[in-house]
Amino acid sequence: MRPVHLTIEAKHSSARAGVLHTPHGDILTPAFVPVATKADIKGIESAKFPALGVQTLIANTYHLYLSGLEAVEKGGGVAKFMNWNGPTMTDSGGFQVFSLGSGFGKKVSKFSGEVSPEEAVSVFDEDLATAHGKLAIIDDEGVSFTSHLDGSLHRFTPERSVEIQHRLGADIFFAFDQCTAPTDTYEFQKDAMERTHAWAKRSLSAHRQNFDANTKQGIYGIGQGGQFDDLRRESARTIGDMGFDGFGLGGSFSRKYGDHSLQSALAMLTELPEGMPVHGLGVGEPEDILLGAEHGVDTFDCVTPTRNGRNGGLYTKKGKIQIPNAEHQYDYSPIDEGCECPTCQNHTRAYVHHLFRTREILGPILASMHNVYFLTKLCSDIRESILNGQFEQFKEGFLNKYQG
RNA sequence: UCCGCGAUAGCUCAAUGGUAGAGCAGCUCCCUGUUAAGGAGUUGGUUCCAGGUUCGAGUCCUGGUCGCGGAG
Repeated sequence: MRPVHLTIEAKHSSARAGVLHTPHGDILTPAFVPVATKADIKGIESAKFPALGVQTLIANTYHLYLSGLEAVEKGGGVAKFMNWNGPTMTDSGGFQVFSLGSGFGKKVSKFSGEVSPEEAVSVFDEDLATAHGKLAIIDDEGVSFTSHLDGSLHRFTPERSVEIQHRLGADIFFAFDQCTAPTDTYEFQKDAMERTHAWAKRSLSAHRQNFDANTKQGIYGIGQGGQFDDLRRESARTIGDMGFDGFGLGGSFSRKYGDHSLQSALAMLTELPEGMPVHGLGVGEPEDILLGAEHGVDTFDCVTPTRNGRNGGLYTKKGKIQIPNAEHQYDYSPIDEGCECPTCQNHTRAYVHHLFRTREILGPILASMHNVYFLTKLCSDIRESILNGQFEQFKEGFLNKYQG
């Protein structure tokens, strides 16, 4: 039996409730996976996780490689280092290498070492560019990139990413992929997808060759294809047949690119082997989690609860609110009526509003805790509804209030 | 009491005699595999008061008021 595998408990059309077994414990699915980029869910220490419904988290290879890798490794891996005794995941760094690069052309070098900075590729989102002079150059072997911290030059290959993820020691980790933007052309998406497939094969091979790691960690392959359904399906079939322990929906699902990219990614699920665990990378708005779960996504990671929380955006069953806004100054009710998170159990909107106005660090912390709980609760509610055969009713009821 | 300096948006301050602006605050919005306690937009004015000079005054003149220094 592989160290990571899924037991499906109930299905409701394509939606499913299950148990994702890992060496550090079971994850009840669907589950929300908070992002812990640098080995912390920003603002929230591990002792708080149980009260927030956190079952697992996902740390990042790119960030920890650039700072802290040795300390994490000597500290016993991401989980032990954080003093967290549950399951963990790491992302491959593929997304970061591309999203943080700033070579913003659309050309890809076919040959290692033969590309000038002018021809350099970046592939992601110009909004994320900074004037720091960063660079990501793709070739078929891997990616050369500069650190966003000090500008130093680094190189990731699939084998290198896997090696680092072995050292980080998470229960579940991801193959190194080439992430694209939903706005990229068909030709570009196809090229990136094929490269991602080749890198997936190498990532998987590098993992299976490490006997020790192979018994302790599961590896997920990532499918790409952008907004093109035929590429998505081809990618799912290809990755799904390689023998990975799970499958990740790759891409970027921000609404600013329209709503087709997630739909298109979800079209991949019908092509996968029955029972293969599926993770939605960067899928985190409530509507998108519901949509993903409906199509059979088991786990979701996203920065939304912590990033929004830090910046004053809080989820409620009646939609998102901006807690710093004046309307909450004298509102002594909880953030979300009926919420059982530590923030709502102990504090008022007026108090959290005050903390944001005075720029106290406790404000973002309380807000992040509430948001994380909101999404883990959403997932556990989805799970219950699937087990009870009531998914459709739950979804409709939730959206009616949330979008009302 | 005298001398000097000052008074412009909620705050701190700009503006050759020629359409009164900025930063912060305020208000609102944004964030989807975190370079993010981040980013964007935007509302605010009898320019202390009363006169005068001027085609035209925040700006020059006169007189007040208030504040801050100094002298006594």
